[in-house]
Amino acid sequence: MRLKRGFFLRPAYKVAPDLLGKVLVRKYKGCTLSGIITETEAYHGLQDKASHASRGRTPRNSIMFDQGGYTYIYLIYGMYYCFNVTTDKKDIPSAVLIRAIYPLEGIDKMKKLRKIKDKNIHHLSDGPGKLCQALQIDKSLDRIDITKSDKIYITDGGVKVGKKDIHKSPRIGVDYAGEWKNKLWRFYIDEDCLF
DNA sequence: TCTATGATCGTA
DNA sequence: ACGATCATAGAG
Repeated sequence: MRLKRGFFLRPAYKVAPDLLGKVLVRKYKGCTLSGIITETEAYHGLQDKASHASRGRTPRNSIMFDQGGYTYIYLIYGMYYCFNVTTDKKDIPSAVLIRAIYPLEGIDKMKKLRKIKDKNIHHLSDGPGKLCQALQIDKSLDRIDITKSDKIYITDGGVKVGKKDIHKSPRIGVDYAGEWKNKLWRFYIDEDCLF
């Protein structure tokens, strides 16, 4: 079952751990690319110095200020995309960055899209930029309603994740965020949990 | 207009 | 540890 609007109308730090074990599905040129979400990060509120929303509304981040359940995709370091799902109610900027998935369907296609020597399945989509390459996610999928789109969506058909299986840590690559870099808003599970 | 920088990754 | 590479945001 596809996740409904209500799932996303909460703060990102509550949605992020709940997304672990869910399945991210991407339909691309007739093939299905999917994987189980294994790592997420929350970015929440105007005060969160690590969040793009911390300096207020801009053309790029404005979708974060709308109601939750939409894609927020941006280019980072001039060469990689990051894939987020917005959360919470209108006017509360909040989003979950999907940082890693465990490949499920379309693994051969993902290997081609990633075009790297390393054929190791474990390095196929274990990073925010990598999973966007593996699932052919780019700016053309920005600002899409993820509860309605046929190109990209999330289902609960993955694995059930126990609360004690969820690890928490500070977020990655946000040293500029002052005290906010200490928030335990990164959530992840071990691959053992998938079996 | 101009400039600095980044929610990263692969190679070394 | 470092360079690739460019959209975005803030300053002038």
